Amino acid sequence: MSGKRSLIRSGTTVDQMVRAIGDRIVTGYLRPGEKLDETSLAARFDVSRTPVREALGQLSAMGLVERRPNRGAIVAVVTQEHLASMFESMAELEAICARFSAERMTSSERRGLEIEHQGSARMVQLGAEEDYEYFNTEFHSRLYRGAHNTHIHDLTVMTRSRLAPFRRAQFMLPGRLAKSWQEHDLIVTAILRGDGAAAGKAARDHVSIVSEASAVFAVGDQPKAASTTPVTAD
Amino acid sequence: MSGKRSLIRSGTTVDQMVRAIGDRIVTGYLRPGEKLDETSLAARFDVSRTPVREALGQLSAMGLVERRPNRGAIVAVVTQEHLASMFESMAELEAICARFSAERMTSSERRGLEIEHQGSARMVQLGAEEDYEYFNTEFHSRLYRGAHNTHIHDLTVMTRSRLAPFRRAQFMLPGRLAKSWQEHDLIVTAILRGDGAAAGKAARDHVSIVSEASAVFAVGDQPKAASTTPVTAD
DNA sequence: CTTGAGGCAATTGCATGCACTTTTTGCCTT
DNA sequence: AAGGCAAAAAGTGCATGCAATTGCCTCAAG
Repeated sequence: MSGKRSLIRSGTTVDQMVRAIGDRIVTGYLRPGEKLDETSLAARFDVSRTPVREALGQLSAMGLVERRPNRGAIVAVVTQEHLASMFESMAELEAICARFSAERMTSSERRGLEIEHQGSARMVQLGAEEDYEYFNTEFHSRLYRGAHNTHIHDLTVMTRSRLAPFRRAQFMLPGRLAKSWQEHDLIVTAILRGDGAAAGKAARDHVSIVSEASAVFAVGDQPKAASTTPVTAD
Repeated sequence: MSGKRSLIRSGTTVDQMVRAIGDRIVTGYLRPGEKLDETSLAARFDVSRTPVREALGQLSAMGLVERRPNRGAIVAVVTQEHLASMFESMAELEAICARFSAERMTSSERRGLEIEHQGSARMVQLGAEEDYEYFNTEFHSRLYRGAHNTHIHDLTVMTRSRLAPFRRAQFMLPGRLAKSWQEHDLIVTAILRGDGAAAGKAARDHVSIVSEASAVFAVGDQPKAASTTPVTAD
């Protein structure tokens, strides 16, 4: 452990801890059920236990960690049932965003969406999963913003974060990339012609398919203990 | 410490603080923009600053309070725009719950919903706002639970909490009670016949109307400074 | 009278310490 | 040998203390 905390960005120490720990959960570096020891985390990030505690509290409020009184915190473990409910919610939230986007996006937003979407076609041809993932994220973010409703935006982003650990490997399924793009295309087309209902349906279907694709991995992922280090240590 | 903190219930001190402060915000006892001084709050509840700080952090993560680094915390102040976005989200969330309820409620849930709904008719006749409010809350909770989706349930309850301060006075509008019941009736009828689309639409319309009714008060409420009287009609 | 710099009081942010709860370990009993 | 109990170890929960930042007030200069 190095002495400085320059690894993490700006803000108060608590915010840094929230981001640091939250990121590790969202990226799957910390696995569901894994114990989050205050002392170890404090030592790991070279801060005292206080900001770590506060961070765990906030992450708990966000649903990313689970806190048992006097018994420590663990990375939130989601049951199959709860996972399904989150995916279903995600589908509905995306449907709302797509519907609103179809009705409300400015013409420059529409243009941006289409350009980026067309740009991502290239990644599909090249089979560049990593790059496509970037476009994919951006695509969905555009939908959330395009809804012009900050609260829906927040709810959606939040839900998406919590699902992130389970969506990780979806694009590794053969042919998933191209299918994803086609699904996006349906959404874009509907939005561009202002058809809210169709956009909503297309978005809902899209997420539902992702859900099924991810569930495969989620099941196999769940009971597995932490083995090798997926992401390199910092 | 002068031993008694019996005003508040069980759980850890932090949880008590979260509930205590959160309640005061949700019930409108603490007004948007009001300063939340750690020391005062700690003294007020006879605890140290630490649990108060943690509570403020969690409430901040929930969106109920706003935290400026090194500049203290205030009760989250919602702009008209954000308020509108929350009401709109609420309408969509309730629509989802109603739709799912229509499709998924067990027969005993359906029976319970109808019985309680019919029971509330009495409150309308008597013009008992307070009592009706209880039935109203219970009615909506049944919808949220009936959706059989814990995540949607959580999102909806959360959004509802954040809107609570602004819904407070809605039933004081003349005739609102009877109209509310009729709107509920539309929802119940649709659910009982399993018509998800109709239930969703009815629920969305219901919230939209509440939104408009509440907006009246919200506008007048917003710029007003904190005074001793919680809800005064001007 | 306005404006700006400097210092002071108040408040936040974090570290540390202590008490209490849970968990583990080792010994004793059956 | 297995089960249970007790004491110790570990870890959480809260309080307090101190450094750092902010905002305010004063006072002087223009």
